[in-house]
Amino acid sequence: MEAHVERDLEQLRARLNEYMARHGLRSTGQRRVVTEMFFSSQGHLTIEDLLEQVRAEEPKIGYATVYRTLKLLKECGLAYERHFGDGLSRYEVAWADEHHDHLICIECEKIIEFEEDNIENLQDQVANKYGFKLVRHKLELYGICPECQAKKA
Amino acid sequence: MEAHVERDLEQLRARLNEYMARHGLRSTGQRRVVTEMFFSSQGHLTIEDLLEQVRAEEPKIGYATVYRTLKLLKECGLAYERHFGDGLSRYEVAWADEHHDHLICIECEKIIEFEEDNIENLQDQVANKYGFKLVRHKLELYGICPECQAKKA
DNA sequence: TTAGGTGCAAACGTTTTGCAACTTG
DNA sequence: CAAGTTGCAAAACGTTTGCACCTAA
Repeated sequence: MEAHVERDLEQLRARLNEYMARHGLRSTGQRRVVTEMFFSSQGHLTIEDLLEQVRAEEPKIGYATVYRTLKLLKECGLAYERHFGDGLSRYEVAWADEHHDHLICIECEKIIEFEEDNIENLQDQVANKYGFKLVRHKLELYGICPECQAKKA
Repeated sequence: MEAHVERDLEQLRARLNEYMARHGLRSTGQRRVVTEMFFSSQGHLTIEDLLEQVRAEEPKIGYATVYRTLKLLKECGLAYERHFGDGLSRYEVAWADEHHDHLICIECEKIIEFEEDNIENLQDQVANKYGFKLVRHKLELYGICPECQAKKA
């Protein structure tokens, strides 16, 4: 388990380094702090979340750097940007072989990740039917979680 | 066919009027122009799109009125607000019995609507599995349409 | 008559950008 | 040293709001 997690992290670093080398980009202290913090994060961080964590280590880092670094990570496919309807962008690590969807509680904002291969298969079928070459998808289920249902009853 | 379209339109108007009456809201000239324009629109309009159309008939209408009217339509469930990742909100008429998803070309921005009951069933199953009461969902497939594939080849 | 609606412009919150100073390779 | 990067503050963006005036009921 641990070994698996470690290997993936190394792969993220490798993919980032490769991308930066290929584009003549530089490895600065700030960039390293932001990317490492992000890679070791869990769930769906806002820019605020990440900036807060990053400043604990490197207090002078500004919004712009975090935005610019996440833009870079999006470009090399290592971060997903998500919008769950509250006007904030949230970022999530794009682990190599992972493709999960989201179940979101509209009362308490809890986010659960799930994977459902049958849905993915049907999505492929739909794309095929229209002749589309599928690149990515977004599936979000909004509802009320068990806890919030209990609270209301 | 025509009759069917007509009936639905009447239903939209009726639902809106009922909602407005119930909340003590008034039927103004501007509101009528915006709602009628919207109801007769197709696809996924931005505020800009709608404002442009509306101003052809009533040149003095401002952004605020269009935003406020669409907010009203969202509240009574007659409009869906969608975000396809370009930072713009798009609005779509919520016909009574319709629940389709979207297939989006990332090259030419073409949007195709589809309905797939099997996917919906699986979504219900997933929600059940986690004890969620499902309220709504969002499924978007992003890919390259046949035309754009041909262009590149 | 009065609660609600409008248009304008200013405010808002998030994200992007121009720029001078500073690093990295 | 040249080209990329940073932090700051200002700008930009879509959207919302405060307010004085207007209008439907």
